Amino acid sequence: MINITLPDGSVRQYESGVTSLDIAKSISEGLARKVLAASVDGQVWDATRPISKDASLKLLTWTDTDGKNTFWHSSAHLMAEAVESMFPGVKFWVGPPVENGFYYDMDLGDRKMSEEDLAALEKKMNELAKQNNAYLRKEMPKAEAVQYFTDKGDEYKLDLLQNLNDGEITFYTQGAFTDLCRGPHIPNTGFIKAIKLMSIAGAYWKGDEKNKMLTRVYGVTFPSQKELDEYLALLEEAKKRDHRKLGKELGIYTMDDDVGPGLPLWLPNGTVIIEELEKLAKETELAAGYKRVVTPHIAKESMYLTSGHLPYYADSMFPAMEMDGEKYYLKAMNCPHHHKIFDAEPKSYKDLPFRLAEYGTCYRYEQSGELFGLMRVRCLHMNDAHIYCTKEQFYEEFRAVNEMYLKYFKIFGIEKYVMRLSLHSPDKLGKKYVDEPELWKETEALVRDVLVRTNTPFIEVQDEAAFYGPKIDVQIWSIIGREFTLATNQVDFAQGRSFKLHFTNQENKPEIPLIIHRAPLGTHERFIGFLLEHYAGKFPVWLAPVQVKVLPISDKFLDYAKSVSDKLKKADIRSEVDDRNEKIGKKIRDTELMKVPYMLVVGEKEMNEGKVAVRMQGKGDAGVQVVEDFIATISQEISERKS
RNA sequence: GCCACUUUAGCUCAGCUGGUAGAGCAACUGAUUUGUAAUCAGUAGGUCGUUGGUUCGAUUCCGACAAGUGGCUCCA
Repeated sequence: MINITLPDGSVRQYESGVTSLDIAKSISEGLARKVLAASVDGQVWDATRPISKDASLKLLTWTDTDGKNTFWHSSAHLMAEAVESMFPGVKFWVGPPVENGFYYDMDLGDRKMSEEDLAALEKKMNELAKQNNAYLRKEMPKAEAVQYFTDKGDEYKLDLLQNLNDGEITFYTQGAFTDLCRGPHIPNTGFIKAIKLMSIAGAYWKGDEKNKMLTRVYGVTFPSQKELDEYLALLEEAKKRDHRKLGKELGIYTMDDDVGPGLPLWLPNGTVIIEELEKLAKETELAAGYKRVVTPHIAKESMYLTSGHLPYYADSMFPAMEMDGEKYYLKAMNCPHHHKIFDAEPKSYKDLPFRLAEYGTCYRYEQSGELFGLMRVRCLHMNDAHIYCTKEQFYEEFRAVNEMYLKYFKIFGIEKYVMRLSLHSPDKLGKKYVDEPELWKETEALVRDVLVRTNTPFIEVQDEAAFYGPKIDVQIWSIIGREFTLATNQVDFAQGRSFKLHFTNQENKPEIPLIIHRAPLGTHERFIGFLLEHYAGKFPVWLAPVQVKVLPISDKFLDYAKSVSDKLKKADIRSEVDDRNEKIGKKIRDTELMKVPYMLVVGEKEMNEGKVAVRMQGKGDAGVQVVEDFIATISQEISERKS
């Protein structure tokens, strides 16, 4: 007999060789029907795998992440079985679970899979699932496994085997499909009740663009049709919040083929938001001791050779244009220009920290396949600044920048974010990174120190630093789950030297300043794209392109409506009158759809009493108010930047 | 840049197997003067992304290019 400890601490005795599924059955049949896998002494196992010694056990179901991942992993195998039946001879690479479902990478040889095939594959998968085929585990010695795949001519699985040793090689078979796989798997295919194959994509083998491109099929499965339907409905909802859709509907920005890919045109409504953000940034930066500057959009080749941009990042810059025998480049970053401003006049330690801020326009030649709405563009407006400071001042300056992030996050109600300490990769020194191993170590320690001392939670990621130094990237998620880097706070030990920047220290000696590059609000493009999704287009009043729409009941009250609107405008409130010859219901509907935060309905009563009937977007009628009172309330809301 | 798919009126989308296109909304005109999410009627609007080819004939079939979408790679 062996002792099995359950999560509640209770211990039960079973015969050695008992499976998790048996144990589940001994607890309740209902539970047994839901068990997908089990955590045995912390390791995820097949529910059907015999347990032969004392162990702690947690039964995993759909509601456990590991249970769900097992379910999707098994679904990937089911899909592979269907693919193999339709594309005999197909070779598989790996098929893991992902955040919302699973994929499998495969080499179809000369054949191509089209989206029409997906429907047929789904049908086949449903048939196979109904066969309730068990996922059977089999251990195999390495030599035998190598022989098996050599005979099959499967170079992909042979590649996987290279990193495996005897004792860790297992195969799983369900129905007609056998795969090298460490498992675990759900008990049988019958658990998979609802199947949707989402898309076909290309994916480089091992994620390396020099390798062959495999075919990747993404899918998602559920234990019931209802859950699949809910998931698909959720995706539909998410589409409505897509910044590209909202950006068009709300008149925020547009793209035009003649202007070029990745070059957004900001429409009047979007420009209002830009100006409000810049106002916020200017206020914040002024209070934090920054000085504002303005610099040209281009510079000569020589500056980018100095800065290191050309050797390290030429691929991301637009090609040079020639003028008067000189090469000029569009700037991809503002830093070199700022360095020149630092250098324009001699600096002493008394001038430091020296902080230069600019909402700089940059141009980056992003790969065509990378462009994505406002999130990845070729012309961007960066909330940029550079802080030149001494090593002694570094901690305080870097800390203050991080604090500024948090202040902004509060204003915008950004609660979910991760600070990523992005480090260099030593084997790429001189290629991707400036070749100064000691300085890398030193500055990475400086940045880590700030995070540790300020108790800021962070994760460390290798090989994501800037070419000139380590950085902290702030990863955020829009409400629809899209993840990206918003803010960045970087140390730069390299450009100070390459630009021969210096200040005179207290000993009257020249010293090279450390440089902090920071962009808490990222770029207008990415940030407004994020805000559109974050707020679902319902901007807080201070950011709303139109803050108040005055809606006269009929033409008779148009003059009064205009007088109300004029009063609002005098109080710096963005107000418009709906002067169309439409019924009030129509005016309200259209204004609601444009997500204008306040509507003021005015008719006979309001006109006679000098009042307005307030209606709040999404909330409906909010009662009648004297115009001046309304102005006072909304002005307060705007000045506080309430969200 | 790579793989797959998409591109029809300002917007959202129909258009079966080739015979030069249609709806709703928006726009314009008129009627209506309206009380909290769509008043009615009429008018106008498209070389069917661009460009080659096949064909008596191409929005429809094939190719190239461009832009977009989903991924991969990349992302200072």
